[in-house]
Amino acid sequence: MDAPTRTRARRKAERPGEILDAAFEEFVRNGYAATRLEDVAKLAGVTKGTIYFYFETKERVFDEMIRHVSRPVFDELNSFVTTLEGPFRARLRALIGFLYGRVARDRVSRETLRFLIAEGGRFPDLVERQYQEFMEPFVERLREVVEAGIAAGEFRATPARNFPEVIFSPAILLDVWWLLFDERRKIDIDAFVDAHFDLLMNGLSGAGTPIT
Amino acid sequence: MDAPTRTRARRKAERPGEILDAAFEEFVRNGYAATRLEDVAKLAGVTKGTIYFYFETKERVFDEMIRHVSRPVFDELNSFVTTLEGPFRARLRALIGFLYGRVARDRVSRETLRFLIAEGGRFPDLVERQYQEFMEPFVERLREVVEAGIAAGEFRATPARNFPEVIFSPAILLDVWWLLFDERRKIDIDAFVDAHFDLLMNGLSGAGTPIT
Amino acid sequence: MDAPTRTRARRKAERPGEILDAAFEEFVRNGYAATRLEDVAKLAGVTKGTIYFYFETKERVFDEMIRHVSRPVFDELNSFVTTLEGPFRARLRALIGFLYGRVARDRVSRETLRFLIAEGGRFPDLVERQYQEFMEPFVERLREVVEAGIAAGEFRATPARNFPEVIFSPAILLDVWWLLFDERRKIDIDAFVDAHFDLLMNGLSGAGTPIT
Amino acid sequence: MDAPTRTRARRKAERPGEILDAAFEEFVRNGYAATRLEDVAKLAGVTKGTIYFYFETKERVFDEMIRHVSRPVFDELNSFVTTLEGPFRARLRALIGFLYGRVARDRVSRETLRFLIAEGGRFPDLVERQYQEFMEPFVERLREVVEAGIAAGEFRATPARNFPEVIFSPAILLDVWWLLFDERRKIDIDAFVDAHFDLLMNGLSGAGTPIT
DNA sequence: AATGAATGAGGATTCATTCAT
DNA sequence: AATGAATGAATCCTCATTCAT
Repeated sequence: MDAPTRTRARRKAERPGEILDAAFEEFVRNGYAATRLEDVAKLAGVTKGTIYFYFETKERVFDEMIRHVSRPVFDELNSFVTTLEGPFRARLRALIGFLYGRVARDRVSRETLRFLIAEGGRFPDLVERQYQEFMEPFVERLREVVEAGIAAGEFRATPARNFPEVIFSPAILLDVWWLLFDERRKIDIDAFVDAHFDLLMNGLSGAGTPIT
Repeated sequence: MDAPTRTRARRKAERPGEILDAAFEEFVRNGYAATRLEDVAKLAGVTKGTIYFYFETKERVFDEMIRHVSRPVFDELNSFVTTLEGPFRARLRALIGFLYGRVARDRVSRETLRFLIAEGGRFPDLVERQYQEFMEPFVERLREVVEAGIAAGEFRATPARNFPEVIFSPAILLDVWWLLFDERRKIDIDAFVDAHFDLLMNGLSGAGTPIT
Repeated sequence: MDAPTRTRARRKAERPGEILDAAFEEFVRNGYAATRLEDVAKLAGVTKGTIYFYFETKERVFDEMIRHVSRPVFDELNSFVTTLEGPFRARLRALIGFLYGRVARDRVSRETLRFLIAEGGRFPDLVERQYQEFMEPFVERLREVVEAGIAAGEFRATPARNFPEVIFSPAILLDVWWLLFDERRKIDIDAFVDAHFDLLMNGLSGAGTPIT
Repeated sequence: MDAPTRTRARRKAERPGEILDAAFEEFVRNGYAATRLEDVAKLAGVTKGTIYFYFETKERVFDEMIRHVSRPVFDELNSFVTTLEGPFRARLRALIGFLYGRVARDRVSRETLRFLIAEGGRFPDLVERQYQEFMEPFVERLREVVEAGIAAGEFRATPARNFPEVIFSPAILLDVWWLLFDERRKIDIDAFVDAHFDLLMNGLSGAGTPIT
């Protein structure tokens, strides 16, 4: 497992990934424009030339880095979705809980959102790709659960059925807070999540006359 | 009113503001690092040197630009807050409506959020300042309305009273969506807002037993 | 004598001198190229524009500054020379003592030498002028005293009569040391001067057979 | 031996030295502040970027340039010192003759002194280093010879034994003259040196009553 | 006389990219 | 595959100089 025991061939096969991992760290630290490929190389334990052997330009490094670090997230989402079962409110809770899991504990997911917001203008295709591969499936699963819950009489026929984003938005807010304040403004995440669910489940339940 | 008729003194008084307005546009277009002060100068109709006559460094231009474009928002929030009246649900709606107004229609507010997320690491003081001057007062007003509403029996004693952010989070999500997709994924804002309020008001009302 | 009592006219008459005094300080601190006229202005209590009212260019400021601060030195030398009297060795001692007085105690003379060495390439005329107005008269007086001393039998017919510089060179070395080490390598000046005179007077006196 | 036949590695090993040689020429011509690294690069046959590949800043280029051009002088002094022999007056003459050799014929030594005088304020460490590596050893050797000569009865017990600088100061003056007047005021160096030695040897010899 | 806003050429420094080895 | 020397365009910032007031 340590360097010496690795065959040269294995090392080679891992190079691109190591470079992209290093790139993630540097891009997180400085942002796209202020990151120097030389620093990425140093962190990856290679030289600048090696990066250019594997990637055409800095833009490509960034683009592939996002792809690289997002892959586990995709996989996790996909395998998670198949586990949904039980009452719809439980499924809803599980789905949103999954999102909090990413948001609250996964640095990669958080920083990816920052990248998309910060550099989206320069990489519109990347934003589109991320949306289609991650957010859209998630939103669709959520929509299905809500619709099924309404059909089953568990949920009210709320207009939020057309905007599932409304349902999980507190998790996104928590993410944004994190991106803004880092460690500086701590939030009690568990209590926050509880408050979210309390409000949500009450909002979705009951005869709830639409109130204006 | 055109350049030649303006006195030198009048022009001088306006220069910094003109430069900061131009800076806003260029920083929006390219981000902090990729913006060239020379382009800012060109857009402002002055030369590089003039910018450095008024501002010490590029960082200062950025910092003061944020201050400059945020001032109207501060003022608007302050004067808006004094107009709150009526039933608490109406006040709540007005408060959140104000936020949607910024988010949905005000490019400056949106892009300021992008700046804070993208460059917050480089300008932590700026993030802190923006929070204290804009978000914190807003959150406090919201908290007051919720508490008063609960005291008056209009709202449930929801745990969300401790996390007013949960209450307005859909507006932030809408903002993030905008930052990510710009014009590419249109959302029917009015319907979105209605969905938000429907869910919220139902969540806050009724005897609503906390449901897990 | 203090500012308020000065008439405006008097103040005006003194402006150029005040500017040149300030210029001396700044040029001493930073050297010619690294000195900013703006700092000179600030130190003189005027604005950049005022400097350009009195002087055409930065080069002229420098040139006139040297002239300005050297004037008292010229005057002193001229009036000093008329006081020479007594035995020739006393006159010689007085002349060289005068030089030590400048070198050891007069910051202006020291720094002027630095300017001439450092910027002589850019201001050859200035070097020439300083030589002709200060060093040449001094050397000539020295030569006269030596020649008269030889004629009177007080001194040997040393070949140094043709190179009076040899005679006072320790004073120049002291100056150079000062320019190099400032306060960092203190020399006991009085003892140094005594050593100089001891060696010099012995070298000039006696039947002293030229020894190789 | 010409560029094309040199291997890349060989060229690389020589690059820093070539750059520093070019830097010497440009710094001599313009002084520190007025020298553009781009001109240094051009003279060295490389581009700006190459200089920054080898040296961090302009200051470092200057500092290392001084080190670089001084090395041969150090070496020469060191090997020269070991050759001293014969009567002490001969040794003294040889030592001072060595100094004249540098001063009168070696442009590098002359211009280094100019650099130290002109830029010493900006590079105090450099002045200190040069003093310790070159002037101090020289002065020490001189002091030893003088003391030994006094002990042997060859020299008078002159107070100049405590200030060896007095003994070689005419060489420094010659150097300063050169820095000031370049080719414009020729001095017959051989005659100057003879005058120096005549005065010096007479000053050191004989029963020489201290004369005031 | 004096101000100080404005200019713009100039120079230090950075860094993505190339390519000979 | 990998290196790292070399390039040069790009950009921040400075400051002598000008000139309207």
